[in-house]
Amino acid sequence: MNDRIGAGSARAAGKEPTTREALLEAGRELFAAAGYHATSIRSITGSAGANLGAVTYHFGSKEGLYHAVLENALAPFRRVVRVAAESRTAPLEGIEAFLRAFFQHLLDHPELRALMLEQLASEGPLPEPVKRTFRSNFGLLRKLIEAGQEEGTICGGDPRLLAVAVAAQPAVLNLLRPVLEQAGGISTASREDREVIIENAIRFVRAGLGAPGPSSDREAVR
Amino acid sequence: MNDRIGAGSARAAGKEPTTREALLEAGRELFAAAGYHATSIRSITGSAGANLGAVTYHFGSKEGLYHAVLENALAPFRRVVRVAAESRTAPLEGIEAFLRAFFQHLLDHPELRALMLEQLASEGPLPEPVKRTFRSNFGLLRKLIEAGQEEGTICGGDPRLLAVAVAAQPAVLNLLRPVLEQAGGISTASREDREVIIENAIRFVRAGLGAPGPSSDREAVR
DNA sequence: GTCCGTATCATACAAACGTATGAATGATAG
DNA sequence: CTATCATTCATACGTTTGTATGATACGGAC
Repeated sequence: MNDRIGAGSARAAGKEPTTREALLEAGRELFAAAGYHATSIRSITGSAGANLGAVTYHFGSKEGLYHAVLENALAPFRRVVRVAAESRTAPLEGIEAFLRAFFQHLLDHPELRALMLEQLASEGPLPEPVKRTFRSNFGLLRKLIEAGQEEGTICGGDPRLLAVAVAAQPAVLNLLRPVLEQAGGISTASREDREVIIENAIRFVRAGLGAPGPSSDREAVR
Repeated sequence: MNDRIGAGSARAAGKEPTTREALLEAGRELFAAAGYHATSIRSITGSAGANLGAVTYHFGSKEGLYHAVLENALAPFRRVVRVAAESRTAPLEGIEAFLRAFFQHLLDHPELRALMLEQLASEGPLPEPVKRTFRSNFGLLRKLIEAGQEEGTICGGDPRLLAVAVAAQPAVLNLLRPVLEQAGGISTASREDREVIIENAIRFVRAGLGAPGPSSDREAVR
């Protein structure tokens, strides 16, 4: 059996995707749209233009495909956020870059939202790719905060809890986006909308970290 | 067909629950544990000690039971948060009470986490009870923030976005609790743990709102 | 040419699903 | 008592599910 996990993007290279790649793509979209249990192998193979047996052949089982989809979708997310967080030397700048990359990547890949949320909703232990992703992003943030605390530019307190408080901003803005739109009257449709939102989140975080940074303007009170 | 929606708690009154109530309770637990599609009517009626046909009889269909479960679980949540938010006159005190009630209620009713997350993960429109709950909680927070802005105790900015930033704290602390434990090393097991967490969130929010309130101590820098 | 491993295909199968049906049961009213 | 009603029950039906099976097609090695 062929067990390569990074199938690469044959489509971007102009070549037509292999059956394996088509299954990964169809699986990502359909799992995200309807959830694992509500998505049938038949709908996936149908959408991918593959035979019913293709999932079993290439991934062993429906669950095998699902895990491959998760890994394929989350690995780039980890990479993008890591690169951003490590692109600056000043901790607060790193945190800001982290927030922007986190926010932007989930915006560019809307399927990630449902894919991750479904896992968070289940009771059991998290799948390895999901756990790795959270661990990675969370660790980056914690280190940045600890560095800022040593430097004196970030207020005291448990760095893990501060990391949660910071990551909460892009997390809810993206993971709960449908709620914000349907029940909060907050649209993320236009680029201006999104810029206002991310700038607000960054300002809130800088203030919350006790760090009135350069891009923070909180003279406030209308 | 009997279509009462608030079945009340016969158990608390000492009487043994009716079939209808037993179905609601079993449905709440099982839907939360495994999700809607992965929970069968047979497992629900089995767990409730009822006949296979009981769900169809009392709720019309599996989906009917599901909606009744959602409404039954979310109505008290709305009520508790509303009472807390309106219990104080000072906006910042109201926000603090909101945060504590929000956090505490989700802690007391752990099934709500999975129940809500599954809905947030789906693509389609939110069920009415879920939408109502978010709208209610979100609206309370926005009004408190607007009042604080008029008063001059809360910094400027779009009150809706500030409300999201504030609500993000109890939301991730509870909705993403398994992640925080499994991938963030943050435990909410003991009462001390939880107190440190909620106090940290409140401090972060007060600072983020540009409002160094009475219970905020941000001289900072270790 | 033959051989062989990989991949695709149509089809079959048992299990589980949500729901429908009609008979039994039990309490209440006349 | 009988009649009535809501409820419970066992069972059956038609789908859909994930997976297994065995045949077929293709492509390079020799």
